[in-house]
Amino acid sequence: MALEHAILVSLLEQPGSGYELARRFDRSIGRFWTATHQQIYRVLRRMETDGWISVEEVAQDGRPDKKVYSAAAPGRTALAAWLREPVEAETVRHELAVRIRAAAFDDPAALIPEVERHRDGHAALLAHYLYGEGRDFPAPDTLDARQRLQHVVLRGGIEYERMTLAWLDDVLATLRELAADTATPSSDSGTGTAAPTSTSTSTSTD
Amino acid sequence: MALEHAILVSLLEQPGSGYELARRFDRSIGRFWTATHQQIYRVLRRMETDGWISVEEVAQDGRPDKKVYSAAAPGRTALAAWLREPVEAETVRHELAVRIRAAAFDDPAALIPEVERHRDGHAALLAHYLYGEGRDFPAPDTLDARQRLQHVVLRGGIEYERMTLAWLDDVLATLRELAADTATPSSDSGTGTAAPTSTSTSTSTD
DNA sequence: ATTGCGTATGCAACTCGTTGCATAGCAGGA
DNA sequence: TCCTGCTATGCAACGAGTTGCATACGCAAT
Repeated sequence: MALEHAILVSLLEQPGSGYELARRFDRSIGRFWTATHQQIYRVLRRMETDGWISVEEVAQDGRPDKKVYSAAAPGRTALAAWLREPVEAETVRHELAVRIRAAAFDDPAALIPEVERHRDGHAALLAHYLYGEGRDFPAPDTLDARQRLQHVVLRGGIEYERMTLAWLDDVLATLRELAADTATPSSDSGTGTAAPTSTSTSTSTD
Repeated sequence: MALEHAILVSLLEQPGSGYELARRFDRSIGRFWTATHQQIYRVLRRMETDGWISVEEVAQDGRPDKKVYSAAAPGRTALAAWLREPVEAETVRHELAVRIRAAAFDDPAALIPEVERHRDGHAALLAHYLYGEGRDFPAPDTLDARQRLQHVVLRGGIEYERMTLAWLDDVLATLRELAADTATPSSDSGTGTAAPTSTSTSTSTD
């Protein structure tokens, strides 16, 4: 489990309340580790009883009190130990890829709107990343260790989005070709939702 | 939930037993949707009671009987409906990115071996994909709809691995620079595991 | 003979993650 | 004035995913 560690890193970068953490997980950190406020509150309590973090109740002017957490020494120690552990194999959940293969057994054109929506989302995120890079790292040669590490993670996000965007265009081109193929030539089987020829012995691709 | 649908696609591509599916999820399909045999067996039973798939008990020569599942008509209908639903936002769990940012609060050099291991794994996977592409799609212009969709998913995997490989090299270069920086110049703070300067006000990057 | 491995399925218990709801005060607009 | 929305925390229930173990057959090697 790495949620503890993600929270710890976030608190080391900047102490904050559960609510503030939840918002960070909707923004910067959430790009590579998602979590809901429920998970965060639950884990924060556990981390506090384990002594990884310390709390300070802060009364605010016009809003509810908040509990501001900061990383404690045992948390740092745990983080250092974690850094030396083997990286867990990433569990991939790439729904779009499943859908694309699923499209072979239905109408490929039906998928196009969703892929387009997805594509636009990635394009927007890429633009957002690039804007953030220009703003936060205007002079890449004058950064301290922390900023350089943040920057290399951001570069990863940028490259991921670039790659995804190019791939989604490839997917869209393929889907559109297939839609054109099944629409124009000899009236194949009749019904619009009909499956393509499903007799070929599976290509394995493993 | 898309595990049902991933299983359905796999069964449409080729009927099989729970065990066979589990192996496919360790191989081709597992590249974009992971599942253990436990999940698969559980979901298969549910899908069967829902009528999405049909079973046939097959006695084998020198091994235990197996239940061979195949997709049924209601399953196809459900898949077609699913294809038209909005794509769920991918929940990202990128542990390495968390670790890289964590490295700022510990010794960046400590991360290098794990990143190298990770890098080599991705390099091997890329080679495997490229081999599979050459074997299964030697003539990309003569493919049917199903193969073209499988191919575009594979291209996504290839581009992902290429991008990841390049990024991990970037990460390694950054980590090595930081390791060299903290090792050679003016004896900064003393202990090797000491944290870098942690006073800068957080760059947001959101 | 026994051990270990691969096929094949499954139970039980657990943790992780999600969803819906509740509270509670304040700010701003219809 | 009422309603919506934001800050801030939390409970309860559920569903998804993981881990450990159990069973049972046959094959091959020690």
